[in-house]
Amino acid sequence: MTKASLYQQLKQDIRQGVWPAGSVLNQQKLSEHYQVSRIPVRDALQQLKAEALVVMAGKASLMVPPLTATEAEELYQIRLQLEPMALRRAFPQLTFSLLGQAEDLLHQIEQDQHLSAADRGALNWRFHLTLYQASHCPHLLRLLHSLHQQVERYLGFQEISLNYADTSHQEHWQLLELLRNQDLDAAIALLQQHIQQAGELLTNHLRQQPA
Amino acid sequence: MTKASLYQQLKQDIRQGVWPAGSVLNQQKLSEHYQVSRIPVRDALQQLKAEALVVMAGKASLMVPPLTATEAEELYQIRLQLEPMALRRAFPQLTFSLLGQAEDLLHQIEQDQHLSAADRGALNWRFHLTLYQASHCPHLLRLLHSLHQQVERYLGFQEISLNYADTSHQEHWQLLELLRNQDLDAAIALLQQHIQQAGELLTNHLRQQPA
DNA sequence: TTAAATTAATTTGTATACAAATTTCAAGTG
DNA sequence: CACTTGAAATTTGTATACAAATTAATTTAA
Repeated sequence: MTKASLYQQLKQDIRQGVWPAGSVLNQQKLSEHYQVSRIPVRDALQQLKAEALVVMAGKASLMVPPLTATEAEELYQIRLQLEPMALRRAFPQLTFSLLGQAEDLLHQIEQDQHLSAADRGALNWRFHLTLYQASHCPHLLRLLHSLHQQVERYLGFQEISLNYADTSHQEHWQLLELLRNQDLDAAIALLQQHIQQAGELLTNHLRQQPA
Repeated sequence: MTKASLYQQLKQDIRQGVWPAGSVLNQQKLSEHYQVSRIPVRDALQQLKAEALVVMAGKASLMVPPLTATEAEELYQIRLQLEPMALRRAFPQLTFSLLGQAEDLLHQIEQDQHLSAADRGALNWRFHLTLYQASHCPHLLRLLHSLHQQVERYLGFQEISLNYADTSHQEHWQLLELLRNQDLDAAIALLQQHIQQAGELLTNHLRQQPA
C-alpha cells in the first residue's frame, strides 16, 4: 500500500461505509487495518482533514463527519452557484469530441445492467465533470470535485436513487441535446433544476433518517 | 514550534514572501529553517497541498504556486458567486452586535496609522468574514477563507493597494449603512461591484507584472 | 449522588534511521 | 551538438522508538 493509494483507499472506504459517519479514526487502528506504519496514515488523514472529509472530534482525534440535512442543503446551494458557472465557462469551448465522451458515459450507464448505485453515481458525476472540464478553470473544478466528495457517501441509498435514477438520466440526455443545439440559457436552467432536485432529494432523506 | 503553529507559520511565511512564488519547498530545508524534524514539516505540507497553497512540481516535489492573471480572474469569479450568497444568507441573522463588531474593524483601520498593507488587508477581510459569519454556513465560510488565502499573497503590492485603499474602505462603510437600513438588494449589488473591482485590480496587476 | 481532581491508559506528536524514489549530472552514442 | 543512458546525489517515503498530550477511569471531597 503506497502513500497515494492509501489516501485513495481510505477515501474510498469512508465513501463505502467501512468507516461510517461518526467513527473516530485513530491512527493505530488504521495502520493495523491497512498494514502500514502510522506515518502514511497521518499523511492521508492530514489531506482528508484539509478537504473536510474527516473532521476534528475533540482536541486531537479525527472522525468521519456526519452530514446534517442543513449542511447538505448548504453544499447543494453552493453547487447551485458554481456548476452553472462552470457550464457557462465551458460552453464556448465545448468540442464535439467532449460531447461525444459525455454521450459515451450515458450509453455506458444504460448498457451496464449490473451497476451498483455507487458506480452509477460515479459515472453520473463523470458526465458532469466531462462537460465542466472544457471550462479550463482548475480551481473551480477542484472545488466542485471537493464538494461532490462530501455528499458522495450519501448518494447510494435506495431512498435516494430509486425512481430518481431515470429522471436524472433523462435530464442528462436533455442537457446534452440543449448543448448540441447551442442553447446555453436552457441548458443552464435545466442544470439548475437538476441540482436543486438532487439536493432536495438528499436533504429530505437526511431529514427522515438523521445520521 | 508545535505542529499547528508550524502550519500557521509556514502559511504566513508563504504569504509574506519568505518562500516566494515558484520556490521549491524541500522538506530538509524547511526542517532546518524551522528547527524541527521532517515529520511536522510533512504534516504541514500535506495540509497546504490539499488547500492548494502549495502545488506539486514534478513527481514528488512541492512548490509555492505562481498565480497567473487567468487564475486570479477565476478565483474572483468564484468569489463573485459565493460572497453574495454568504451575505444573503447572513442578512436575516445579522445582529446589532455583529454590525458593531464590523464597524469596530473599520474604525481600527482608520485609527491605526502605521498599518502595513498586509495588516490592512487582513482587517478588511475580517470585516467581510464578520458579516458572513452570521450565515452559519460552515462549508461556505471554509471555502471563502480558502479562496481568500490563495490571493492574499498578492494584495500587499503598492500598485494594488495605493489609491484603492480609500475607495475600498468607503465602500465598506456604505455596505454597513445599507445593511443597517435593511436594504439587502443594494448591499448585494455594492458587494458585487466591490469584488469585481478588487478582482480587476489584481488581474491587471498580474498582467503587467507576471510572476 | 454528583462533581471535581488525580492518576492510569490510550493516543497523538516528533525525532531518528533507513529504504525507495526522484532528480541531477556526467559519460557515452548517434 | 543534441539526445540517451546510467550512475551518483539528493530528496521523499516509511518504520520504529520515544515524548507529549489527550482521553478514560478512579478516587476523593462536597
